[in-house]
Amino acid sequence: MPKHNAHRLNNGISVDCVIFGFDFEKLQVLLIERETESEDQASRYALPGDLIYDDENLNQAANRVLKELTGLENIFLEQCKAHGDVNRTKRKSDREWLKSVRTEPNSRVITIAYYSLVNLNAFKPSPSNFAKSVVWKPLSEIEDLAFDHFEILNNAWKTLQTKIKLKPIGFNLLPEKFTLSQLHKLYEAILGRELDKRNFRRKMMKLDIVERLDEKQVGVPHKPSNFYKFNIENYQKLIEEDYDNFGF
Amino acid sequence: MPKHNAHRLNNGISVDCVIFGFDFEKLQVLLIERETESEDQASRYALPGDLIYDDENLNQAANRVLKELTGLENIFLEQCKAHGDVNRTKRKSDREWLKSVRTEPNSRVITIAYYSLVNLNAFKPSPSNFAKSVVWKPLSEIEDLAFDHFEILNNAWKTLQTKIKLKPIGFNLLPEKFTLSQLHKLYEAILGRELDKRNFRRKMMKLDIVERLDEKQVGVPHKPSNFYKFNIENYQKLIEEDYDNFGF
DNA sequence: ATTTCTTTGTGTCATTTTAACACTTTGCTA
DNA sequence: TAGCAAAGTGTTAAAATGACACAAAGAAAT
Repeated sequence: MPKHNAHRLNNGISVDCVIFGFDFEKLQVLLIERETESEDQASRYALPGDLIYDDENLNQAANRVLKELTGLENIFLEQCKAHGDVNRTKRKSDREWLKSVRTEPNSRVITIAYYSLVNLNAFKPSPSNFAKSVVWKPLSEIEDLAFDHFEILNNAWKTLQTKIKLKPIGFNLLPEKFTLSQLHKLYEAILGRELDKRNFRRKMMKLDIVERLDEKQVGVPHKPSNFYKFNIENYQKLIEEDYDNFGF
Repeated sequence: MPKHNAHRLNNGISVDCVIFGFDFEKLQVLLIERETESEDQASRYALPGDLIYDDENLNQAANRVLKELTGLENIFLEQCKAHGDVNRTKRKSDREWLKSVRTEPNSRVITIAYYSLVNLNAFKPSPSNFAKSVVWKPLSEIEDLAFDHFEILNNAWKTLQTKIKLKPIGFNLLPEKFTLSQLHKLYEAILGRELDKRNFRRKMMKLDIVERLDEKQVGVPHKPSNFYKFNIENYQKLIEEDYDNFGF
């Protein structure tokens, strides 16, 4: 969508996106970064987000933010929660930030949080009109964020943890071809606890939503792992019979 | 809260509440009713809701709506989803309705949906400033509602179905004392399918979140059922160890 | 070429959980 | 006292889970 100014902003509603990525080791979150002398995360980093246009739906707004930032479309993106506390943008460092990006920095804004799962290696995030600088940060290293974004992030993570037990959405974080070890690590990263390797593999195989490819890792200094891909047809079949135990 | 006019309305954000009740037979939903010649549900019934005040949080607004309607406070009430489609209030019958209740009937409104679980016998719903007439309607008999409220309702129901498998929130729909048959029927009503009586009771007893009282039904023309109450301490213990398999 | 290193990949058993299924008991009513 | 209607109860087979250890593959180093 070209950035002509046919769209009128709605100054009371924004969307914020918690974009999760996975580097095969740990979960990462895509943040926008602001120039500031301050070292603390609350004044330096925020979730990507934007005011919605008055002629676009909430999902469209979230997809727009995601696309401007990542170039990606048709990506896993789900609403998690509306955050609307009266004082959610009232910290001093927040007010400064808002003055630099909003025409009405003092208006009350309710934000609709989304979370998205992306294959982190499939693109380079690019600056956009609401984000001069974009960075991946390990989830575990984030201790605070601007506004109420840290709360939003934690809520999104909890939502992800709950959801992955009901639907195998984690595949969205991986490339098309992946190894079972990568998938295993991913589940451990999301759930924040260790999972028995054999039990994990047994269940994945039994669910039959993962398909073995005729291809192995090359160049790794150890036994190469087989590649697999997600079997979406079998997954659909399970869903049709209301199966919802994808957890560990 | 007295209805002085210190509060300024935010004309872009509302909350709508899906208030579920249980009559020991089926799920009911509390709707507000409008005077109209039309027979169709879309022009007659809507979910209770209101614009938020500019100085109140989303949860406060939802609790306010709930309280004005039911007199109840400290009731189970959780956010389910924000609904913000551009055209969500654009049907002709909807426009008429809005003109009768809003000062700015044409402004775009995003609504934050909440769902609440109440003991339907514990109160008589009372009209309020946003609801001349209030009625309980069986969930199964609702085929449409004003605005996008039917979609909101169905989403809330699905949320309830998902949630009750993770947390035993259904107790909120029952009085303090209840029979296991009532609890059983409640789960069937929420999940929309039959559950084996013995398996249901076995699991409830094993979870140990239900406590047998020294009291039976009286005056029923059959074997009287024992009363039970929810054991919140044991429930907390389960939660602490991250137990989340309360489903059937 | 042999050894070493690192990660992959695999099976069993005991326990727990689930699903399917039918008859007796209780108290009221006729 | 016979009949009714819902409450309450147990077993068994199948499936799912959790705990646990060692051999195989390929690369790298010597």
